[in-house]
Amino acid sequence: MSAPKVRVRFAPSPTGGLHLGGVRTVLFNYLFAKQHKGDFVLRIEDTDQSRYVESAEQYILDCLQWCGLTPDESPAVGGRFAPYRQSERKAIYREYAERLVAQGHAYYAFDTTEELDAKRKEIPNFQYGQLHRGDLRNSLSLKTAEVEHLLNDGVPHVIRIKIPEDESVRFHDMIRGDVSFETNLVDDKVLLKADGMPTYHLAVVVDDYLMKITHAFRGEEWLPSAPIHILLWRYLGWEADMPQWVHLPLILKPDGHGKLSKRDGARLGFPVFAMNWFDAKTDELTAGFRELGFLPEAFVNLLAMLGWNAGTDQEIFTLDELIANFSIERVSKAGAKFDFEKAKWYNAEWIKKLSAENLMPKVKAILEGKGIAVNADAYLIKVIDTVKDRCTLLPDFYQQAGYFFIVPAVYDLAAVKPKWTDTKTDFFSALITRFTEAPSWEAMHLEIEFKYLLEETGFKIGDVMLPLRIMLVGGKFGPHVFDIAALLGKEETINRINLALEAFAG
RNA sequence: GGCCCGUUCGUCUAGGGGUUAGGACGUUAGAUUUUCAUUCUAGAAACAGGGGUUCGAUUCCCCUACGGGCUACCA
Repeated sequence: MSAPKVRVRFAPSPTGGLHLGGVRTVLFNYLFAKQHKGDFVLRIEDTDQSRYVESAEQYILDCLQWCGLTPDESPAVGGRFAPYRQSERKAIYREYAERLVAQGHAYYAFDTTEELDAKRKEIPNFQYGQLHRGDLRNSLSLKTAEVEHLLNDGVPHVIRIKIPEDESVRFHDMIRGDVSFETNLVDDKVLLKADGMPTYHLAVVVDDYLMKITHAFRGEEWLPSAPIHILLWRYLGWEADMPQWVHLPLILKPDGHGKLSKRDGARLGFPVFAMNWFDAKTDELTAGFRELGFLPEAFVNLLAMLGWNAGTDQEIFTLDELIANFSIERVSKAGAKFDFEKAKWYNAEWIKKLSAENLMPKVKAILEGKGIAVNADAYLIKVIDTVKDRCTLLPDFYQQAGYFFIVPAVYDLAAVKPKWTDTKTDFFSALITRFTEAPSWEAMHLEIEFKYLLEETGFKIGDVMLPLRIMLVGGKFGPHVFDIAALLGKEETINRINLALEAFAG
């Protein structure tokens, strides 16, 4: 018997932006699938019509594409097991729910939300389960004739799983090892809602079975409901095909406590979503890593290292390296607090690692977004090469590269004016002459010209170097001054010295 | 409250019955760069507590504490 082809799925509900933790779940799914030459499926769990947000599905697709974690099967590209939207599979679930009822593993329940709320208030630690199900309105407590009557009258009802008494449900989790729950403490969860839609519990089991999922990755918050799923696999007669469970540790708030949430991003000043998310209902824009200037390579890399490591000192990984090295055994059990400082470090490393050619389109977009036209790509590439080591996020290229394209709008006058003298004006006038006559415009030669003039005039390098920098770039930043001048070219360099001289004199 | 999962520097983590408990981010100091950053060097910084088991426990077991998750006709 050969092992079945590895098939994994990411099954988000389209209710809003895609969270860091969600992307990491995708990533671990993807890495595992690709390592085993398996399939990665995207299934949209849109069974909650009240929380459904129309643009969310496309947004999720876009996020995955940006990250380079493209699904093999999805609502967008289809696949052998289509449809991949649970709302379009609605009819399938009822059949299985009814089968469970027929087998005695589930039952109809007619209680209204109000009635249940009242029960919860009345009885502390109320559970819809063995203790109370006899006192409620369901096909277990009601007479058969009455149930039939209610059903025929179309009275709204749900189907609940009948959790057995005094059993212990044990299962193996690839990260946590053996886990067990007592059924007496598990309640009779709703399987099929009154609107005919399945709940997550039924849908995930049915679809994982039908879609031949072999490994079920999900966040640790699902661990407590795992016994329901195990029971369902068993009652539906599919236990032999049950996937391996992989409950991933959670990503936690960096400061206080608890799961990282959208609110934390706004509160602490860092993104939580992969890409910008606009909520049309509240008119609220939530920042994304992409728009903040993260490279997808860095984003994927930093997410991989949140809860996993290769067992070596290597921290910078390409996607292919992650695929080659990933292993579930090396995923940690404990939740990880998200550290934005480290996240930025990953991005800086990736900017350094990637070639200027590779970075060019993104930098160009940053500059153009700031109204700086880039006409020559070859020039931009040279510029990127000289400044990329000083950039952490993509927008840093605006400050670090912008002045290669436009004359500084403002000068750091506070750094020059207090020490400015007429003799300095003379020095720079002489420098213009020397530069004008310079036979070569290479950085090294410009520096030599500069130093000759220093000797002639008796200035110290410290007196005039900073002013020259500010003339060319506007402030105290950027690469070596003569590298800048060399790239700027003779005409532009001289032009900027002239312009600055006027500004400094005023 | 109940149930489940977890616990090594501030953070992400390596390690594992006998180690100077390693790396990275951040931080501190210094070098380089007469800008800023990069880079380099050095430093501070951790096994939650209590019981066992053992010649020996941070590592194995138990308890406690703490943290987290779940406890919806949401996923």
